[in-house]
Amino acid sequence: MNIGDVAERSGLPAKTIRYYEDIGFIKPRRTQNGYRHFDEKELHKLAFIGRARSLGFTIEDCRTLLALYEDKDRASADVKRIARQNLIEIEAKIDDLKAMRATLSHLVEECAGDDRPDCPILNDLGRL
Amino acid sequence: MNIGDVAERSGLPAKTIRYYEDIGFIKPRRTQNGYRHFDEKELHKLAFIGRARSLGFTIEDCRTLLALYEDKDRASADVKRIARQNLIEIEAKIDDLKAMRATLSHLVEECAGDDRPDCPILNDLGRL
DNA sequence: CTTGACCTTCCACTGACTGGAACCCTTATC
DNA sequence: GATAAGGGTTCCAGTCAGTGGAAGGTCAAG
Repeated sequence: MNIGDVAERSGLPAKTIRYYEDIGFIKPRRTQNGYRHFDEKELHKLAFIGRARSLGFTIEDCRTLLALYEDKDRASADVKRIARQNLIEIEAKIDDLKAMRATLSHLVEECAGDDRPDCPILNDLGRL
Repeated sequence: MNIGDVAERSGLPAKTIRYYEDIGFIKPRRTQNGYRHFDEKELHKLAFIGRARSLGFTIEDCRTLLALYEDKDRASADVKRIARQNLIEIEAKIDDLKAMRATLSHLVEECAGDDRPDCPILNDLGRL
């Protein structure tokens, strides 16, 4: 497979795949013309990373997860710990966003939204 | 006020305040020794930006909001539009995070979390 | 033979700061 | 007057995870 096929099948942009090679996630062989050649294993690895990233794992998390993924003797406890930590961070982000939403939607409701200059949103933002 | 005082009163790090000067949000005068000198108005502007940023507005949003804030003839409709757009984005982020949370917590529950090598989290991540 | 779709590398840029080095100014203390 | 602590200043580089674009090589179809 060329990079375009892998991009399509993994859902990652080609640019990103090249970037993942740069940072050492994959090491595709090259054909005689210099094109990257991917096998199924690399496709799987890329899908793995893409999925982990979309679940909010950082690149560094992915590095650890990938090592565990490839290490047949890994303990699932390690994986669970990382996933749980990630879950905690996701919860915190949700809470933050909910607080933002509460404040903002309150302000939006208060605001007349017409062409008068008085605006509670700005008034509130300007509060020290 | 020197930058340290403003940092304390606005809650923004001094580094960030210098950065905000760089990108043109504020233009504090300088005293003879080269120190930035801030007045109350600038303090308010910084507090405004800090609060807007903490509500998830981007720097560019802040630029628009500040212009509206300083324009006495502004229409509150403009502000409301920006705030509402922001609200939509916040909602979307919350939904994304909730989906992530659902997937991850499902995986965490499935995972034995002991030292056996079988791990549903990794198995799932490797799915194409 | 040319066109267009691929592929390559490399460099620069993004957002919104943050860290650090090297240096200047002020105030207090010895 | 020397010195040390705790401000302040500039500028450069790095963060994270890519993304955009230029310049050029390769391949298959018409």
